Amino acid sequence: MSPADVAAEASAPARKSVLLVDDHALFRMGVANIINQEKDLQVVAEAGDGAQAIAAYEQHRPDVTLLDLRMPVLEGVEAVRQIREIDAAARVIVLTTYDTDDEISRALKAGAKAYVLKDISADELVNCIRSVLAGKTYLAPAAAAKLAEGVTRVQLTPRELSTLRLLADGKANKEIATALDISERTVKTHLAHLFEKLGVTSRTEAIKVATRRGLVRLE
Amino acid sequence: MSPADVAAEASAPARKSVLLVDDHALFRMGVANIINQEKDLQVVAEAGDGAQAIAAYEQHRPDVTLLDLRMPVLEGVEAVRQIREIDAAARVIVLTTYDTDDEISRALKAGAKAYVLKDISADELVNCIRSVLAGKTYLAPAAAAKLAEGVTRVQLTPRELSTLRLLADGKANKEIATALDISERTVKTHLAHLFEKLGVTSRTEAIKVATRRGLVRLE
DNA sequence: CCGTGTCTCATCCTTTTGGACGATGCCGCG
DNA sequence: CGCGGCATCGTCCAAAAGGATGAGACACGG
Repeated sequence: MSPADVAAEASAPARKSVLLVDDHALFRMGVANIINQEKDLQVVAEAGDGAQAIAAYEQHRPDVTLLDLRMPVLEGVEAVRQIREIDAAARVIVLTTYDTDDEISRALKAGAKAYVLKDISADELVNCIRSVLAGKTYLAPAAAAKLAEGVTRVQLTPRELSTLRLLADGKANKEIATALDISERTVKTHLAHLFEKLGVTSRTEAIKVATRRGLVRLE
Repeated sequence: MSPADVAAEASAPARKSVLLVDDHALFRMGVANIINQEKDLQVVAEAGDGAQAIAAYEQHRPDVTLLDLRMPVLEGVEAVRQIREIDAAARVIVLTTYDTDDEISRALKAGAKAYVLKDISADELVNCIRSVLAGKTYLAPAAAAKLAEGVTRVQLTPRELSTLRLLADGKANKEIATALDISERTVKTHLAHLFEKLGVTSRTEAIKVATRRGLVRLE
């Protein structure tokens, strides 16, 4: 081994590669900057949506992937799932603004190793990345709390969820019935179960609770 | 004037000062980085909420202020208002994620000179800053469109807005009546006017439209 | 001082919603 | 094969919501 090689080895040990996925270029720059300041980390690729993320993952096989949920083209949770399909050992950190328990649990179920919020400090983010690289998981305190409270939460059936979505879209029972091609009576049944599970007694309340839990997304 | 002064003058002309306000430290870093790369711009202070923004503005009197709406402690539109109270010539750029027409028009009415979304590119952001420094205004295309379509939109009265908020919180007419200390009949009147103005026929639809317009905020 | 807008309340009536019973068929799992 | 969960549909009924129409009080600006 030549002295030059030794020097290179000493001054630039293999950096862990990072893939950065977020639809806001400004935000990516900030995070990339923070990460690249660390001697042992380096951003090797960026992506602006889920589809790009998959492509970038296949090409670069990064040691760790940071990604936002709520992206155009291909949503975050699905992106996590597909990345883990490509590489079951993939380490994905979800870095997002929101912390509805539904999103948290779906992301973790899809195989994310960590869930942190964007209001995290730079130091904490780096800590989180190192933890995940070390094979650990990392949950933002707020996320952990949301998850804990929701452990016992009931699951909605597919039909109930469809009904809920249409409800939140402002549809009347009759319209929901038409949309799902079932009788208005059945819509009422789904709604009754829905109300029961959400712990509410009216549709407006249902919208509120469902939104809070991340089951539906308005706007 | 000494040669050193001349050199200083030549190599470092007065940079325009920028105040950066956003509750996400990671995001601030990204934007600060971009701005500081420009020879004629420099971030002189940062703030993580509206109250800090006011304090920082008073202390530094920046040439331009970039701020997010939706911040803890003191909300963005109100921060803009207070900054313009301190200094009627203040140039404030709203840099945010959302573009409901309500937020846009309120921000501009409060005195913001520009409204841009966070998915803007670094180049465009710098362009925007320079435009505002040159005394122009700058509207994101999406924002301009939203604003245009809303020009003719009707205003809600204070009572109607209160009713709407309670409605979106899942309250029944009777509960709204109690909360506002009026008869249920009057609630219905407010609702009827509300529906008329929003162009809807049911409370769930009203929630949807109002959310889209930024009149209420769920979650 | 008169109109305009806002807030308030009323009655009458129809439609929608939500609750309380019940019931059938299907499918997967132990 | 039986049992539980899911989806489907029924009737009956009470409460809530929404539409039509009208009207009094009050404030504010032209």
